[in-house]
Amino acid sequence: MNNGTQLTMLDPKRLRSELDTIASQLARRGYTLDCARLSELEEQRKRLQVATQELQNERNSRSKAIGKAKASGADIQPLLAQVADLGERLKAAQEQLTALQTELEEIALGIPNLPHPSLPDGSSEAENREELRWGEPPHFAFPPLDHVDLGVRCGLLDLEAAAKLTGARFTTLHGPLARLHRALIQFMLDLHTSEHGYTELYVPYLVNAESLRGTGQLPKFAADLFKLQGEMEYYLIPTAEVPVTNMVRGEIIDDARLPLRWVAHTPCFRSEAGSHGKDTRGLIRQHQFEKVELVQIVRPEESYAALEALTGHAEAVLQRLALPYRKITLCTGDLGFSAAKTYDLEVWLPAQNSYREISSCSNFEDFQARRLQARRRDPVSRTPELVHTLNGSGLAVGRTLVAILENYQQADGAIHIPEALHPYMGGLTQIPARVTG
RNA sequence: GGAAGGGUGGCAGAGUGGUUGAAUGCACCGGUCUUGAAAACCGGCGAUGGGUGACCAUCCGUGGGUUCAAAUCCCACCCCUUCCGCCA
Repeated sequence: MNNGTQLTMLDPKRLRSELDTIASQLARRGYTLDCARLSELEEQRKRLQVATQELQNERNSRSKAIGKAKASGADIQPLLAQVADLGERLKAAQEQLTALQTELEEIALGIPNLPHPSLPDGSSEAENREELRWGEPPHFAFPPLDHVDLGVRCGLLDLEAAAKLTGARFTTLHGPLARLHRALIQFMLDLHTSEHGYTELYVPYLVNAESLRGTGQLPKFAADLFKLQGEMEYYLIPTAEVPVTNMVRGEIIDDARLPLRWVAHTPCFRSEAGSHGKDTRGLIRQHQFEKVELVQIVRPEESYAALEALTGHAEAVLQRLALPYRKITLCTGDLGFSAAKTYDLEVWLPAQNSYREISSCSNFEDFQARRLQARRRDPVSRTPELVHTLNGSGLAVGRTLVAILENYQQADGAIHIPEALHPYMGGLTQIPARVTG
């Protein structure tokens, strides 16, 4: 029987041999594993698989015997009669086994990753653990405006135009604001490539379903995606994570190439189904936004050090822009489906008087790598071994723009431009309160 | 869009119905030789799944089909290369 397609996301061996341990780890994140059903199906699977393989073995050896007999000129007819019903029995057994394996696979696909022991327990974002705060929220001698009011007042942000062109949750930017947006992208890419050791990648913005399965967006989260009409089954990427991480899909990577550090700027497209009424104002939650994404493919033993480093690289962007932020560790209940551990970076937004997510940095351990069949060849044992994958926003560009508008606003409505961006703004040091044109 | 060729192990590349999971070369690992290295020579070397284990099963782009038996024959699809046309 063919066991080639392995869509399991947790290690199937551990799922069998350490079922109770895994169940209790999953319980930490509020996921109930039906152990009784799983072990019952597993027992059936084992029985059926052994039976099927025995039949296959019989067919193979008998076919070989027929081949030999024919070669030696003996009469084959009696041998053929012996195998008459073998095909039928084998086919029936295979069909049963396939059905059972499909059922087991569907269950396995719905099981999220195991949370890392260092995570705080919790059922919602309220239990997330704050690790640090950086920078001082600015004090204003006037009531600070939010980014929409600021942008509109400058005459550089036109959400109504975007609504006319497309619909809700899109935007148009003008003149220096559009340039500031572009400057942020250039600045981030330059920082990560020249100082943090990442290689810049340009990738497709449309991907196939297989890539989305590889990183875990499909089959569970199809509703969050934009799918193209037509005979091409393509999707708009919800994040650069999808094309970039899928670079190593099906590869056995030479160990000397590791760790791989890639940075890519792409637009991201999200349907935001199920978030009606949430963040409806402004640029916080859009169907289309830009992001600079950091991706690392690393040796398993290095992945937690890599998570710290990668998070630091994202933090560096905020620090260079002098934007106050805090770093939190997601609790077990707030953790994404594929992640084992996630740090969120939240930037200070004066108008909301709170910190808002601007980056999410995760270690997926071998969860994505297993679906991707992304492996390295161990230099000692010479055998292939799953790599670990990580990614993080470095940063979400739209939200960074929001943060700059709000944190750098002046009493007259002008926006100072952070020093780190000056080289990218052609000498412009502030966006004036009123721009004509 | 038209025409032709091709997808086989980490890579290159044989193989067109039967002890072929797959020749050969490269790479890689172990050994001999050498002061050491290189070269040469000898040996080893695919992946996935099942079984405590001897072993067994599956995999030659993907999915179907024919057959006692398929990398090899048939059908559909995907991808790549080259040439022509068109085009940002």
